[in-house]
Parts: sequence; structure tokens; C-alpha cells
Amino acid sequence: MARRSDHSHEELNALILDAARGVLEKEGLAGLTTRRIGQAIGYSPGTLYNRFKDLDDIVVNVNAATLDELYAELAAVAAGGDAAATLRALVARYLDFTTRRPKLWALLFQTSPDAAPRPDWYYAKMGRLFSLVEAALAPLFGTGREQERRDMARLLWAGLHGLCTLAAEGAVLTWDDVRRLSDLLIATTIAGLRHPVRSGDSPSRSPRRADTPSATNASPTAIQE
Amino acid sequence: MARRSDHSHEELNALILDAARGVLEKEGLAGLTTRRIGQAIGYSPGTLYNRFKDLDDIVVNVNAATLDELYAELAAVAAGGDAAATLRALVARYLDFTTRRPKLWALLFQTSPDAAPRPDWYYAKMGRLFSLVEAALAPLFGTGREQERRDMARLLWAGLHGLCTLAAEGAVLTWDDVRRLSDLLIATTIAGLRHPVRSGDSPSRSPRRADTPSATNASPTAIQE
DNA sequence: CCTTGCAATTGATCGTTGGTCAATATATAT
DNA sequence: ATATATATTGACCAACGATCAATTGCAAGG
Repeated sequence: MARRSDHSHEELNALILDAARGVLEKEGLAGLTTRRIGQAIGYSPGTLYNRFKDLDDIVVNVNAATLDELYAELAAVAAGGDAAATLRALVARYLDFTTRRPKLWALLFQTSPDAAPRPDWYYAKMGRLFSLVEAALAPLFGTGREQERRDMARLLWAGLHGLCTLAAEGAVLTWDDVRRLSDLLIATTIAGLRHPVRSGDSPSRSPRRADTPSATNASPTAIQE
Repeated sequence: MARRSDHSHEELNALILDAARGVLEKEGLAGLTTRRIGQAIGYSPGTLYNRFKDLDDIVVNVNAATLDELYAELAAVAAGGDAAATLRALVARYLDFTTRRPKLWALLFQTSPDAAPRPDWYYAKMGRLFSLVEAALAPLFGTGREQERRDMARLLWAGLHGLCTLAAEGAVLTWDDVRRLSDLLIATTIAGLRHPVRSGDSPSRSPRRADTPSATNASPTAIQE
């Protein structure tokens, strides 16, 4: 039995979260059990419920630490005057983070839609990341265009996020694809910003029509026989 | 005890997958149990393992059906000569699908990174969706630019995917944001395509510097005391 | 130093899960 | 009718999250 005064509340919180992080990095969410955490820190499983509401509460707090770490790394990227260079640096840092902490990064977005909503401060931590992209975009927008800048920041973030989740998903995109496409994302976005489309613009002068979509692949038998 | 000849293999497969779909749509992945499915179709839980390897195999096959349904809906979108209009129609159809089948759509992307890899035909079904976007982009690209077109299709898809997952995530983006930003995504991408950035372009003529990021929010206490 | 009272910790316990498998029931072939 | 093959069952196992009465350890009061 662990002595009562071995650790303060904060120390025990940190112990639990660190142990959870270790388990998650090694075995992923499936391997995260109360018994496993308790064993790692020399406490009984029941003790966890003394400090956290339930297992999901532990996950939320691990995610919070991950978000803090990610924010600190991205905020450290020097924001020069060149928006494109700053954006590329932010993306590179982000991708570096996903490869250095793949399991913890993935855990950030493994919430099911029927899960209980996260606390407000959690969403605040997520939203804080947008502000970094907004700041990087500042040179491209004059005053009075804060809404546009905000939208473009969220668009860039969503694009990068989509690329990474598709790569993490499996065989649809490789991480090399992500690196190449994220460069393309920045270039295309900045180019598009400089030449906004006025409504009524004709689409294209090319007379070529789309090939018929290659949807003739034989549908695989979805169920084993 | 259900009679042995009440249903053929295919019928039983369909029964199981339909029951699983029903449970998933009502209660999400957390409510999907072998006992629940078995009860819904009048079979014992053990019978499920006669037709599917395990519960994840059932999820994979439900996802396969979802991908087929999504593909059929998107393929039905008329591909006119106007790339922007076609893209907007595809996006509208996709967003409509996410609101009509939120749980099933979310299930497509709830795979954890340590999960067993899906079978090849599953990834093929995912990749097939890209071809629709590629076809819509055809008017914007001449011949000999298939790689660029392919990249741009994946970029657009990733952008939309990122927007939707962020909206499904919780309070970071609303679905109204997604509708507005997906329009912006298409407009900016097409505008960027028409005016590609040559390496060496100067970023911007605006002398404004980025505001210092608003990172002064007090960090909330992550752990209850 | 002893006692009292509070708080931290425990681990047995509950209900539930995914998955297995010998036993049983059923359909088909001879 | 008998035999063979197969579909189905449900008891069973290990493991899970969570609960809570019982136990232990600590610090303060006398």
C-alpha cells in the first residue's frame, strides 16, 4: 500500500498522466486501462478515481498536455515577414510533431461523436492553435479584413488536418504525400488570395471535357464466403 | 434457436450488417455489442463469429456499405463543364451525406492508429472517391498534367475532410462554418490554380506586421482539485 | 505519548464486454 | 431410416470500468 503522504495531489496527478502517456505512446488507446496505469505507478486502480472522474477524464488531460506542448512548439516558430515562409515553417513543425508523437497526436482526434462534450477550456486550447496561423497570415491581409483572415487560417488548418488524418488513416495518403501536398496547399492558397475570384468569372477556356470517371473497378466482395 | 435454413449466408450477412447499422445510427460505436446485434436479429451472439471474424470485421463491412452509398450519391452529381459548379455540387452532396448519416460517416474515420490495417479493397473504396474530384477538375487541367490534377483533387478532398472532422469534433467549427469555408476552399483553390506562384515571388507589398499572437489567455487548471 | 478523527488507499465485487468451444440441433445425402 | 455434415447455441473465460465498505496512515489535541 502506497503511503498516504508519498505524493501530493498534484504529484499524483502528474504521476498518473505521465504513466498514461507512456502507456498510450507504447500501446495506444486500446492498451490504456486503469489496472495498467495503477501498476505502472504502484497504486491501486481505485486510486485513479480519487483524482480523476473516469478514464476519459485522464485522456482529456493527457490531450490537454499534448495541446500545450504542440502550442509551445508552434509558437516558437519565428514569424518573419514572409507569410509563405512562416506558414511552411509552421507546417513543418506540425508534421514533425505528428511523427515524433504519433499516438498522442492521433489521440487528440479520436473522439467519437456520441462521446460526452469536452470542457470549455479544452476547446479553448484547440482554438488557440488557430491564432498562430492567423498571425502568420497577417502580412497578407490589410486592416478591416480580420474575418477573411480568420477564415483563411481555419481553412489552412483544416487542410493540413485533413491531410494528416488521411495519412494516419492508412493507405490513402503517405506522409511523403502530406509533405508535398501541404507545400502545394500553402502555395495555392496564397496564389488564390492574390487573385480572388469575382462571381461570374468564366471557369476555364480549356475545351477539354472530363474523362468519364474510372468507376469500372469490379466491386470486391465485401464479405468473406 | 433460429432454424438453420432460415437465412442463407448472404441473407444472414445482410441481417447482421443492417442490425449493426441500426445500432450504430442510434447509439454510436459504444453501443455496438455482439449481444445487442444478436438480440436484434434473433440469433445468438456466437453466430456472428460464424459469419465475421470479429466485431471490427463487422464495422469494416458497415463502413464498406457506407462508402458505396456515398460513392453512388457523389457519382450521381452531374458533371457539367464548369469545374467550380461541379465541385460545389459535390461538396454540397457530401455535406448533405454527413448530416443525413452523421454516425455512419463519423465511423469511417474513427480508426485508431494501432488498429489492424483494413483490407486492400477497403482502401480501394476510399480511393475511388478521389476519382470523382479528379474528374470534376479535368476542365482546369490540360493533358499531361495528370499528376497535378491528382494532387489538387487530394488536396481539395483533404480540405473538405479536415473541415468536417473539425466540425464533428465539437466546438471548434460549426457546420455553418463548414458550408461557408468549403465555398471559400473551392474559390481560393481555383483562383490559385489560374495564377500559380513562381518560386521567388515576393510575398506581399503590405508593410503591416503580424499582431503578436493572442496567447495571453490564462491557462485553465487542467485537473480538478 | 496516547488517543481521536479524518482522509487516502485498497481490493473485493458488480455488471458488462469480446471471443471461444464443446455440445446440441438441424438439414442433407445415402 | 440412418449417417454425415454443418449451423447454432449458450455456458464459459479473461479482462474491462467503476463502486464502495473496510482498512490503513497521518496529523492534530489532550
